[in-house]
Amino acid sequence: MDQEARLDGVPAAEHPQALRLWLRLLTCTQLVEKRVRGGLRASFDTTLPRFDLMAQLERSCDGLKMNELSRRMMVTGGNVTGITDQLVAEDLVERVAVDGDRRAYRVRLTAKGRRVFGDMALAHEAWVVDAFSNLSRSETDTLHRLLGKVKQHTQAVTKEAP
Amino acid sequence: MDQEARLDGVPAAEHPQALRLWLRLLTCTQLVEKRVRGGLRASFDTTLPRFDLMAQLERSCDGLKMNELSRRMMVTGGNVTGITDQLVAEDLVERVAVDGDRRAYRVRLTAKGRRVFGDMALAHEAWVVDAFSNLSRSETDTLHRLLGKVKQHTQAVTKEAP
DNA sequence: AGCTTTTAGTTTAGGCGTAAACTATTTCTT
DNA sequence: AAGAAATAGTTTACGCCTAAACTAAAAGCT
Repeated sequence: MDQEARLDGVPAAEHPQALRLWLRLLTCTQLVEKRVRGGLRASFDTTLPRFDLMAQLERSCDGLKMNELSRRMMVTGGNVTGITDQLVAEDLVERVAVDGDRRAYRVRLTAKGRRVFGDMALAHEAWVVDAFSNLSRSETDTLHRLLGKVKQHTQAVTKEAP
Repeated sequence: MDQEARLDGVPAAEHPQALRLWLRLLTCTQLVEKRVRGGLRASFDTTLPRFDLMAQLERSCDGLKMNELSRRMMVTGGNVTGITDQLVAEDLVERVAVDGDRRAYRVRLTAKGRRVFGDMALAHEAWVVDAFSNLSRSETDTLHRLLGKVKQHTQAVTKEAP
């Protein structure tokens, strides 16, 4: 019993296919997200946003500036400030001055942060792989491709009317 | 530049297809959700959770009990309490006693709530249809079907280990 | 009846997320 | 060089969301 439930028994014409698709997309995302959040909490006593921030940093040795983090995570700057503060307090990331610009700095993983993130990433990957494990390779590819179209279109529209 | 960005240039083997698919699913959902939230805010000065709650009520004339709302919306009971309180304050929904059980009540739309929701639902539908408008009918169906498999599997797994 | 357990809903403390206002620095313009 | 405009990041106020503790009523048990 979930969001889609309210469409049960309603003639298709009354609720366009797009609406059904959207509710299903939302439900899927929420289901997978709940599993990941639960796992991070149970196994590592951390949260998805903290994991996400660290994931963004993992591949850039120099770290990222706040506005880059904000763009990539698709959240506001103020939000990134808060999450960063906590990770700094836990000694998982650090703020490094950028020379030539005294307003900005880079955020990067500490040694401890890299170690901890490695463990979390492994578990995270296993949960995600499991979530999609009943799709064949070609089904996965199809899903990826179709969602790509949605993403592209939505991003274009969002950009033209911000 | 979004969550998927950090995978750019990484060999596929290093990050399984499932992970790429998950990030794309997340990005799509967030993009559409942001558009809907923005629209509800700009056009109706309301929020997605309030809209969702009203949407759940729309099809049940008798209203729904709190725990039903909670299950359908996939959120905790405490959360539903808060949103309901606000909608009651705005005279969009009302709490009706259930006879035979003095603990429970049903939440249902007021006349004003039905009227307001009608307007919102129309706009909401247009935004969603637009978000998926560059998919053909068969692509939409495929997406719906594949997401159905993901949903079913994830729900099953979640149920067996809560 | 009297006791325990379950169920319905609320409250509390705390993290995530936003928009808008704010500070400090840099860059642009003249 | 001086002032205006843009940029980097933080703060504030508020809503959503959760888990856990709580109240009250119903159901089950003996």
